[in-house]
Amino acid sequence: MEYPFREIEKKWQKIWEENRTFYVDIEDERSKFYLLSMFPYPSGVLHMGHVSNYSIADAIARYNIMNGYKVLQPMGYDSFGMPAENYAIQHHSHPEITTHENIDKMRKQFKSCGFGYDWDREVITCDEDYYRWNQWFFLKMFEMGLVYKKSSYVNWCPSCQTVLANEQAEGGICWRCDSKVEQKEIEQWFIKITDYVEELLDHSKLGNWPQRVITMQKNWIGKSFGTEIIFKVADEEIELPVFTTRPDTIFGCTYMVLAAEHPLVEKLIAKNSEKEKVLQFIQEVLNEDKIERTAEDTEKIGVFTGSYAINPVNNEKIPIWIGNYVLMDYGTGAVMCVPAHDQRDFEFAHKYDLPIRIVIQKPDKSLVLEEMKEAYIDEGVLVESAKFNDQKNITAIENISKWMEEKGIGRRTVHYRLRDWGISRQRYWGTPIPIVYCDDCGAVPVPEEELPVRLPKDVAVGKTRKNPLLSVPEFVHTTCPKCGGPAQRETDTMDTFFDSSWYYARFCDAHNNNEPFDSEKANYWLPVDQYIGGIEHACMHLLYARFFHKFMRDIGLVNTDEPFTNLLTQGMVTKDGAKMSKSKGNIVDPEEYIDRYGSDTLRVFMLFASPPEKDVEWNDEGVKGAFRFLNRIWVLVTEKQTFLKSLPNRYDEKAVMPGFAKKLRFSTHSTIKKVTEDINKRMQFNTAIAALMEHLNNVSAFECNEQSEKIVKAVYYEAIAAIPKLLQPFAPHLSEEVWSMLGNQTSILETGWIDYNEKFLIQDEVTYVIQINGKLRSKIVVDIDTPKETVEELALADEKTQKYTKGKTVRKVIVIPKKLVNIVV
RNA sequence: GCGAAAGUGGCGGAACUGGUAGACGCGCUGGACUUAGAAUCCAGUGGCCGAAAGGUUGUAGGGGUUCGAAUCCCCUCUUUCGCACCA
Repeated sequence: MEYPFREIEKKWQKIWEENRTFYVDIEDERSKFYLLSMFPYPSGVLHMGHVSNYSIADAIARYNIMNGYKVLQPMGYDSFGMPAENYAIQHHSHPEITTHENIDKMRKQFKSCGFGYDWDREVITCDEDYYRWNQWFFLKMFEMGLVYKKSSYVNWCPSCQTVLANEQAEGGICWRCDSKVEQKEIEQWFIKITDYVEELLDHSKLGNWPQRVITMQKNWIGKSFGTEIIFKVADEEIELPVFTTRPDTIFGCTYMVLAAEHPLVEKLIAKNSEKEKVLQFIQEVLNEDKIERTAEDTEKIGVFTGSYAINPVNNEKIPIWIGNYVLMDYGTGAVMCVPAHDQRDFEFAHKYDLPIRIVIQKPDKSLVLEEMKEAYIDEGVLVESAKFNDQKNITAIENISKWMEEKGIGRRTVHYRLRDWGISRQRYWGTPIPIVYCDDCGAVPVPEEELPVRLPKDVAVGKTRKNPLLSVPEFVHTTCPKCGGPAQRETDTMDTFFDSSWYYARFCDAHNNNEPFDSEKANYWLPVDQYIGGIEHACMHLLYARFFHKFMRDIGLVNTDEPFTNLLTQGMVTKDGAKMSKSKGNIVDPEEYIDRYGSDTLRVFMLFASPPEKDVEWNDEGVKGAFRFLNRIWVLVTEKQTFLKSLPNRYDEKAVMPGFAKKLRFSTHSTIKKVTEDINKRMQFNTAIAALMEHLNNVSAFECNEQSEKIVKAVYYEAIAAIPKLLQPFAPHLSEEVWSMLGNQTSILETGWIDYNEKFLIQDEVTYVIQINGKLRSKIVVDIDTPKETVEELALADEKTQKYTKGKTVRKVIVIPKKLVNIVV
């Protein structure tokens, strides 16, 4: 028999919608719980990953509703960005059309899953009423001095005449035309996220966040204490500051290396007779992949600039090189090189025959230059370092820095790996950056009253690979807001991370046309109590959103410091051990399974297959297993419906009952306890469902009929009635149906969660495991409060124990209360 | 390469605080029902030896701490995620 999931699911979805079960407002007296899942990019098809993620969230939502909270669970679409543009090109359409079509499809699919969303708050980021506030925020940031323009390098395909994303330029080859990708320097808008770096480093105001996300963010921000040392270029008045965490090795610095992008490179190579060669080298380095460039096993290559610098501590003249292993993004783009004590420098010096000088000796002074096979990076004592000789290098770090500060050749500084947020994208499908370029006034922000700067719709997407906005004269040509003269609009659009940095706040007041959201409303709902999304967002999205929240706080829009109190990072859905993707051809379509088994089955499978933080391996047979479980519940209740309705729904707690009934009561109450704690303490649904399955097995094996004692009937009823309650978070439709079949009139969501009674969890006997030398040899069952000494005696007297202890001396006996006895012989 | 995690039967996983490894489910094997299949129900199921009782081995690999290690420490291997223009 197959339970009628199609009718059941449709029926309850309709009832929830009519009752407006999941629509919430501030006036409602229950306390708030804001539950948010990362919103999807609307590809048009619901992916298994979505179902998994949103099933986890919905389970938490429903559990909290039953525990008396009003749960705000909104849904929206992260609908700007490259995939939408590419999708439209492929389908010879326009992203405006395809995106909205896709959104409509996805909304329908979400509804068929029965997720408990407040649809009145739907947010679509590519709609004007949303992105206009991106522009508004940009202007506020501009006012606050958080926005600036600087040039930086982008992947450039010379044949397509377009900027490429890193993923489109893999291996240095353009994804479309296979041309070699170049690095091109262009002007871009940046946001000073680094102004908030210290606050972003402080995770103390967060609730329950995975430690690993915090660690990843800390490493990403990469705070390091060090010293900035100012080198001067020989015979020039040019200063070349370097940042180092190892000022103790400064006397061993024998050359310098600059990044190929370093702004002074041009000056330094001006007098070099082999200038052309150097320029060619620079071009080659620039076109290398950045990850490859810094990889330790990549060959370190370089070229001499022809210029020298002066080591400020000993006035030595040292050569200045350009190398592939130095990046402009970190520190000052110039490093002092100490080949004896840095592995990369060591390799580089050997390759180009540069001098190496030991300045840190092993405590036994055994380090010999000629015998060194690698750099010595451990602790030691300073040598050849003038007045710092014989100091431990750890102390010398401090002393040398102080001394350099006094001499004015260096200062202690803090450096961060975190860079400012580049938001410019040379693409069509994004929020236009509200800036106008005037020949006289320069870059002028668009006045607030003139927002939104509308993204023109009448654009031939895909005709050229260049940013289509460039070919819309009505958009580009405008007048300067300052002087009224002719001007051009900025054609760059914003990074889509901008959209997703504040959407959680928009959900609090999704249709406000006068401001991004009403402060009071946002302060009521925020912060998000539980945020759920993939670990891949650990550094970027989650940092941008934290930054944005602090910025919104500083302009008075919100009154909290952090946007997301608790965070759950869920795993992805895999098949054959790999992430589901089009290119691998291992995609499984959720809709097919919803049609075949219903959304309850799909949810139960997803939640049961693994704990939420881990990946879920797709398994067709496993889905059938989930269906079988739900079917068994339905059959059990349907077959006995009349009998069940006749059973007493209360019983005398003190009534004497037979052992088998006591056991069932234990099963009921321990299952309630297990499911409750697995949901609210551990957020582990697989074990909760396993416990429920076990309980169902116990109930199915239980014999109860018209002739049974009254107390037995009551215990049986209690055992069955607990099932729909505990099932609601995982299989909500069936849960409701079973609940109503038991004669209940209202939605189970309106009834409370179910409590267990500690009294019924107390057992009279306990099994002790007996180990001999740590190996399991026997078991004894004793009264629960048997004293330790008696347990020891009983264990030693045990027949099987005797077999192993005979003729041997018992050296030690360890008794762990209610668990085991270990006898060491 | 750097940063962060993970690795347990044929498979997904459980073991929460260092204390019975393999809960629960899938698969498989045998049986019941059936003309037959599907579905359902019952029993068994880490490997090896054994008819059984039982023994022995076993949590990626190697070493260590402990009465006792899947769990703690060190080393190695493998896989996954992120690395700033995918979202």
